[in-house]
Amino acid sequence: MEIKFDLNESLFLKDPQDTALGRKIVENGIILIDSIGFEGFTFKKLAKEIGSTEKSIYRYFENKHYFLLFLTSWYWEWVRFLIEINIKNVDSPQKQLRIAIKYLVLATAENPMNKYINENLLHKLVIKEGGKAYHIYEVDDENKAGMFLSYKFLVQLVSNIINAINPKFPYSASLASNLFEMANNQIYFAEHIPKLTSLKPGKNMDEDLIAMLIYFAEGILIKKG
Amino acid sequence: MEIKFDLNESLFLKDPQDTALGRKIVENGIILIDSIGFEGFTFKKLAKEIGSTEKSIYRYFENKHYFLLFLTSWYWEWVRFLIEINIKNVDSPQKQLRIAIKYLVLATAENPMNKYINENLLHKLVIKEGGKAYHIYEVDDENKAGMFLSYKFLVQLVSNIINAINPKFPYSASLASNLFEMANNQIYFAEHIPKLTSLKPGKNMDEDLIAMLIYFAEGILIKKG
DNA sequence: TAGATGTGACAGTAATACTATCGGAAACAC
DNA sequence: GTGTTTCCGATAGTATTACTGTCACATCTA
Repeated sequence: MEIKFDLNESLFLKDPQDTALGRKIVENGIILIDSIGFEGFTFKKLAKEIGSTEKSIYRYFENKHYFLLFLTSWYWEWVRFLIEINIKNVDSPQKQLRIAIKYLVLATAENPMNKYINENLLHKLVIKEGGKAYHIYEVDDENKAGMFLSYKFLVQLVSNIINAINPKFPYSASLASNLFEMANNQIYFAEHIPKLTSLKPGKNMDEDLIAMLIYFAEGILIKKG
Repeated sequence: MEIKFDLNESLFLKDPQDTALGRKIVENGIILIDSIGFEGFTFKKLAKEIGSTEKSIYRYFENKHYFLLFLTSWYWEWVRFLIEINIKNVDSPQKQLRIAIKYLVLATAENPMNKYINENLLHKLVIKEGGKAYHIYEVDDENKAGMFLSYKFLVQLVSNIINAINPKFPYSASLASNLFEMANNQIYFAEHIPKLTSLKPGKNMDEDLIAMLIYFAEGILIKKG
């Protein structure tokens, strides 16, 4: 099974989801960035990996920054897809928020779909390198061109759930974006700079993180007493 | 007046705080990164700017990544310094946390100190580029070498205040690191991708952000009812 | 079957990210 | 006050990066 997302056309010169070579670039690009890091990653190395040429990859993406943006956008669309199908028949917005938090941490479907994109690896990649997609000099131009729409839609979705729980809460967008940023950050810290987090790497870390995010969100949103 | 911080020696080959050239590198490096972005920044361009040579800068820093690490570490030390002197004679940990939040957002002293480092510009730089200091392939080695100690100390300081407010709270380190990450992120979003935040750019944004962070932290820490 | 499109092969360029060597000035040692 | 480090600037050089351009061939499309 394959999923195709309609991503903003500014992200690519030619949609890699449409061709065999394009999918090969994406599939192996994720693997390569994961193994050598985004700074060390070049189109030349990726071309060698897939038995193609630098030039052929440049026909899909203007440069490696756009490639990263494509990958992160695909990822945000994927998380949004997971959340949307899983809250569909749930009425309580409080339950919806718990489901959203679960999927933004796990970013995986129960029945893993057999696609060219390895979502677990892509999640790892977004945790490590995702921030670089928008911490760039050209951020304002790229924002105008709609390059961050996938992230915005996702934040909007969670923001709406938050508003449904507590319509008077004045910081729904900030809480929503912070849940995503915090989830990825805390996982990164747990794995690399453990002094900066209360999480402990291990089997139950994902569950602990989900519990922590729910504790935070509900502590802020729901009045006790 | 000049402040010198004792930063981890792995951060530089020769402490730039000790020489006129070193201070010139730091002072103008901040200005140059702010104006062209970290990706576009090179030692060659900086050398031209200060009338020196590439090689002379390489005598202080192994590469531009270490230079960024030095700047962010200096910044974290500076914020810690501000928080420490301002909570000194405050007994209530709840008031201490409010003061800490204030200074991590403003990152400035009432009487600006006349130094070669422009703290406001440095703060802008950390908001934009700070994450790149530790989102790197070599993060584990650098963590072992103590390159992130300044950030850890700062998180520890705030984490201790949180523990004093609510000793049973199980996520003090995560809340502390999230306050820093969230503060910088929300400012960045407000300025560049406003759909991702509830803040509105303008005169009162800093005050609004301080209010929001206090709302979040106290909502989580302090039981109502 | 003619034409458009996609890919690989190859060449080439400016900039980047360094490393090496040398010589002069200043600071410091005795 | 002479010798010796230390520091800095000047110049040169290299491998890699981040592209751009051209051409030939295969394939798919009308």
